Amino acid sequence: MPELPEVETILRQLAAGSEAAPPLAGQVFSGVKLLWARSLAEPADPRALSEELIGQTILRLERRGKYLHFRLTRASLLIHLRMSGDLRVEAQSAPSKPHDRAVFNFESGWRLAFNDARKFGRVWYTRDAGRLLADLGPEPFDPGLTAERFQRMLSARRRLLKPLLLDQTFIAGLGNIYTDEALNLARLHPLIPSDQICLDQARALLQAVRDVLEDGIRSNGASIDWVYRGGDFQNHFRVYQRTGQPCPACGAAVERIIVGQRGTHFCPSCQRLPG
DNA sequence: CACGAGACCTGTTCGC
DNA sequence: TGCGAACAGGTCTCGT
Repeated sequence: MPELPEVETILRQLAAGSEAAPPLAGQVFSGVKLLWARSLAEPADPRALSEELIGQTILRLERRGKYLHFRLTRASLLIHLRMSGDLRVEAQSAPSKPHDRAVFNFESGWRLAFNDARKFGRVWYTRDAGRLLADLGPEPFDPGLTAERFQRMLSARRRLLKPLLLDQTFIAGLGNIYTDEALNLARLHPLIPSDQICLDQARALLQAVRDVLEDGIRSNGASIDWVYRGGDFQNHFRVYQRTGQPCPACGAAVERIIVGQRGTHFCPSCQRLPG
């Protein structure tokens, strides 16, 4: 379920807490249970994880791209939810759920459960979070990411727009939904080579990326299927999973093609391939 | 460097 | 009804 808006929504909920659960900051680890070994990417030895983690406090929660970053007393815990990951905070007395892969217990009696049906998600414990995040491209909302810089980034590569926007080393946080939505809003075909984008188009694309992500965050993300999260953005989709339905801008029927092995939705009328 | 295919996984939905 | 195929919000690695 997770692109930038979904990860941001989860982060905010974990940080704020609710009637049913406390904020995570301030919680002190008292134990870890790893239920699926490969969910732990680092350290290689899970025993080292519990030895190191126990006694440390969660100081603050951050997001970088699609990574959740918990800053601890002496290190960092990072979680990437990939396709089906989810996090719950609940009492340790609560029944566990199918597909729980890692459970972090706190001294307070609460716990954080990492649930992941498809087992693609990963957890890292490291003292060097910077190394893990080093290859990520800029945050879409980084004020330093100007239209001019974005246009230079696009022209420095020779890639198709859609796969390039999905590339986390180019820009961090976009996934299949928000890429399709942004390209439609910017009226750009997913197969345009990135070095053919002029400054005005780059400006429009950057604005569209920010608009759809902001919309997504405002809607608490998108909840498409059984990987549910309580978001509402699926009701704002312009093209994603709307094959055959009218483009909101011009009314032409949305088409679906495959680009880089990903389902890709676009309006054949608004989003023309030049030449 | 860019691209496509395959791998990693399970669950749901679609078509016959 | 049943069963296999297709598909899913992501990323990594390998071969060309």
